[in-house]
Amino acid sequence: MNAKKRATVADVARLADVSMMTVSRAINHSPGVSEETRARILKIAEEVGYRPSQIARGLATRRTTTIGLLVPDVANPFFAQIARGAEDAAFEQGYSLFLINSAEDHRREQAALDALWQQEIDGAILCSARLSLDALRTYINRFPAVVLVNRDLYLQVSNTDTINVDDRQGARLAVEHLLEIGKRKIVYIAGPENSVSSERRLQGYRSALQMHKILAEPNWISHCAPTTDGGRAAALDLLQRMPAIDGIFCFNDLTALGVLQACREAGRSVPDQVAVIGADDIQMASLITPRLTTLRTDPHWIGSRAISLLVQRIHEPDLVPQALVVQPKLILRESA
Amino acid sequence: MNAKKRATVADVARLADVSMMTVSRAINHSPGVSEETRARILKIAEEVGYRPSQIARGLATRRTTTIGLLVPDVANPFFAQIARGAEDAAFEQGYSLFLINSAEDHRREQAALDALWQQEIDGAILCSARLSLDALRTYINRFPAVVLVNRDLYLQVSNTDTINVDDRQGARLAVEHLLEIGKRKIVYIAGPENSVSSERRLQGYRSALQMHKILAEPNWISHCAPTTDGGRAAALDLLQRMPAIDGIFCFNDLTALGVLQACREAGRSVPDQVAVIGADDIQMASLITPRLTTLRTDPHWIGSRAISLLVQRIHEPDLVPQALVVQPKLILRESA
DNA sequence: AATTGTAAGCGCTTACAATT
DNA sequence: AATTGTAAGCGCTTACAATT
Repeated sequence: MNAKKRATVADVARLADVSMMTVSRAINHSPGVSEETRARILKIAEEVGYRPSQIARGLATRRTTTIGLLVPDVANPFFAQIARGAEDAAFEQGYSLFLINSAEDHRREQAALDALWQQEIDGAILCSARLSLDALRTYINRFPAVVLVNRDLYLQVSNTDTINVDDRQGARLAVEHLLEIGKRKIVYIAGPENSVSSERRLQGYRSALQMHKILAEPNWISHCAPTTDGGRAAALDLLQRMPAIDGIFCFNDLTALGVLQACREAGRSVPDQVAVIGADDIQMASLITPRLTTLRTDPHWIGSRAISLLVQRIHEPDLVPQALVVQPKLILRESA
Repeated sequence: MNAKKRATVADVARLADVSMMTVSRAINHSPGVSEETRARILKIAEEVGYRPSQIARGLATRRTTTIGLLVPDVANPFFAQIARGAEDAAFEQGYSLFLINSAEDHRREQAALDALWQQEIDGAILCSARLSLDALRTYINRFPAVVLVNRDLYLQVSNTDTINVDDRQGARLAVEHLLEIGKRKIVYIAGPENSVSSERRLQGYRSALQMHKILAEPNWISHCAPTTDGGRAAALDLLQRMPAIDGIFCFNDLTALGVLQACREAGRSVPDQVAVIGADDIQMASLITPRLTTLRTDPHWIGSRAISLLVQRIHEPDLVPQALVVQPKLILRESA
């Protein structure tokens, strides 16, 4: 059959003719064992292939060395990079990572967080959480430590650090660039309704237009799924309803790719007739024709930094909460 | 402070004035409790926000409801889709997923599998594992159940199902198409040296050429990192060393995108001078110019099927091992 | 037979005690 | 003071016993 029984501290203790505590101290490199005893125990542990059970250890210590990572969708390259950065850093620090896709769905997000809670994770990284502020606060209180990515709590919570992209400023940069190259009828394809980043970009979009005395009419803003198909459908619709559109600022690069497709299908040249700007600078952005002008942030860095903030807080819960703000950079390419 | 103490079975038992076992039976929907008692207990459990600790449950039952997923790199869209499919299915079945990137690195792969073992996962999905056959067998024996994706064991192991893409046949389809459109000097940009899929595609590549009495010379095969940059560098080198190349079959779409870039830089028209075929059909493949001809498999399906095989085997370890083979489909677009 | 409870244990560690 | 050990417990469940 499979799965021969694994060795336990008791087994090692018996073989080494010491108590379980001495084995425990030896394998944890705790003080209080003589060097000879420790060496002898480690040798025996090695021989029988002993590995401590994290689950038993977790029950005894109330620490599981696991971290939960919530993202809307790992198949979105932006979050895939965050996940990679987080896992790289977690692995280095000896933590295992639970991955969860919220699938842009409140109920699933909540159910998944419940599951993480039951797994008794040491901390959670929540990316673009769509939960209501109240629900979010409840969950945050359940976890020993939390890092929020692209979400704010408005008031500091003692166990929570945040990493936010300055979406307002990013949107301002993008829209100002569109204005500079002479565009005036600039619409915003805004992604999901309940996205915090989307809302913040909307503010930047509005403020840039206002500076130029342009009022963004309500029908200049169109929500859609944060995917290529979502962007394509939204753009097709807008271009038909308002043929005079000359600039499109997009929720992310995925939607921007859909927008480029729509422009091709609708026979609009990019950037001459319609200039397009995305956000995230995923790899595809520089490979597509026309190459996509976009806002760059470094998601791998965000993922890895989120882990280091979280691990710090797990070990020192009383550190003062940090709120990191990351400035996006406008990368000028061909589409605008 | 944070983290108010969570309620335990003991708390609920005290409040309901029953024994812990009765609470356990009630919350697990086991038989042996009267309906009234169960209802009363569930109500109290709800009120105090009781959630069973998976870690305590895991220690008692030797089941953790966790699954490990190993991929070379989640940031690779192909594996990101597998991860998404796997997490979707795992969530539905009540399992939590540990994500691990091997980063194409033996030692990290091994260390990560050790970590999973210590977490006492109920099963593992190993994608494109790079471990030696011996090491792989050792790890497989440690886990209660395993699904291997894109890797073979050559002899059946009782706790292991496999899902393999028919890479040989895929490569044959691709190379035959290149031959049909008149290409003769067809090179293979083969990805990582230690990749099993790469080796299998090599066989298909050779056999298709042999059918046409063409001998692939050793320098027609070039290994590289499975990334856009890897593909670009390899293609640049090959095109310079052998200007007569008229067809390139690529390890995956990421490398194919790099190859397209290289062709542009080297001033070769695609597909007229050089035809290019990739593998995976990632989203980018249909968005790039020229649109990429490639081999399609459905990674989301693979991920989700891997979970269902695994969960089945966790519950019925004696099922006869399955070896699923997935046929890739050649998607003709512009690049070949 | 249906319902409920008791005792022990899963594999570790914390807190304290005992020995040299 | 340095080294080692004992007892109890983390929060559940399995196996069995007791009650109606």
